[in-house]
Amino acid sequence: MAETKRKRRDAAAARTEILDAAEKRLVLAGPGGIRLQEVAADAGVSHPTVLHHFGSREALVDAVVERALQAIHARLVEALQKSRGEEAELAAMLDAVFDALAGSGHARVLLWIALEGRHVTGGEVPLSAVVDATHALRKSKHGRKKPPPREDTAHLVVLASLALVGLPVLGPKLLRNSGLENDADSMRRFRAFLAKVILRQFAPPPET
Amino acid sequence: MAETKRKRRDAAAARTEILDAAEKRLVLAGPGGIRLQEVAADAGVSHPTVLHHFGSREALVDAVVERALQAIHARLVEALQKSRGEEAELAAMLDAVFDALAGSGHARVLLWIALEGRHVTGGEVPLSAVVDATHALRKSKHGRKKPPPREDTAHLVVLASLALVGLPVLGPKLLRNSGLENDADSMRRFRAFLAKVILRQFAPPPET
DNA sequence: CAGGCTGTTGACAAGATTGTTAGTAAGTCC
DNA sequence: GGACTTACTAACAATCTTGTCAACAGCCTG
Repeated sequence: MAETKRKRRDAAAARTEILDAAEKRLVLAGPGGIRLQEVAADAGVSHPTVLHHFGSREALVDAVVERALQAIHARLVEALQKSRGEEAELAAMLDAVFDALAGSGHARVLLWIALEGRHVTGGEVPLSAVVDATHALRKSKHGRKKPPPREDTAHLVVLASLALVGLPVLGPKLLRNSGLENDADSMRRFRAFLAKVILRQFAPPPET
Repeated sequence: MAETKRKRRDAAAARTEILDAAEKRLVLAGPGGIRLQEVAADAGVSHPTVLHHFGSREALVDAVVERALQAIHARLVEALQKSRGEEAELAAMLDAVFDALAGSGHARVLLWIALEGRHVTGGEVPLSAVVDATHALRKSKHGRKKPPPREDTAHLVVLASLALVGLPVLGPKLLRNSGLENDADSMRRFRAFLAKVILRQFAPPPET
């Protein structure tokens, strides 16, 4: 039972392992739910080691939040780049963004941070670029008719964002309360519906 | 400086005052952020008094969450009843629901509870009834064409729910990141856009 | 191998937080 | 007025959480 062997990593590896453990807690319980002892135990170190590498609990939380936001940013950019321009594949693009947000609990992280009102330094989601790209595509579909204002496209992107961020967290309960099933396929069908709604906005509006 | 006067309420009044104080913390910091001392100080009692009336911290949290959910339920039903059936006034109805969710921090409470995975006993939002009412209205607008499936209407209600719950929390950041303004009028315009999108789904789909 | 650098840890300290207990005081009923 | 109920509180206890400190232990360089 000799646990006397000390594992010695270099500083970078130790920080990574500790941040990995902290990120689990971040997804599960939010920034305010991160406990040094739990993070340390999960990382296989003692809690003073965590303080040695990060200085304080707050600094650890800042670091894990910043790393998570950068990871989210990278995942979203990747998902958006992969299926850019093919408006027929909008459903696939929404699925890719949804997977980026739901898979690793990233949607939960975004909501935790928004609720706790944490001041974030970097890694904002480049929604403005998405709006611009979408707006250019939309204008091309309108032909010679007068194009919709940019604000309209921005609203469309915001609506999709709200849906995709909220879906992993609120989706199960909302779908069940609406009388629908609650499995993964039900969420996929909702995303297909969202794609249909968005595409319909691309066409020129009906004359009233 | 004689603070020696003990204020003595009856049990119901004491519980109400304590729950009011606890609800402030619930909105601000979530169920996990409720502290007996803070709640007690805010309610003007000592913390053992809180335990006297509720038994334990967990019981207090359960009580305040249940009361908040019932209040949300009542506010939503009221908002939905007030503007029922007038599809031309859909924007007003969305505004009413938005006010019910944003005004008292109710949207924050719903998100806190969803994120913390708290098991809730009663007070589910009656989305199924909303879906049924919306679906009936939608079918009447379709005339003799074949009506859309009920699932489609349910998806529409879920989309509106995701937007209205997420808007008070994520709206400011999303609107700003999209290159829009961040004031109250910007949120109102987004809701008007949402109403437009929903109403467009009411019309029969264009032939493809 | 000697020495230093540094990752690592047990022990401790200080404060926060929940819960207990004994007793006080305000209101009610006889 | 006296007895009873109960809202209420101060003081304490137990546990948790963050942070400090001195010392230990790998690893590299001379």
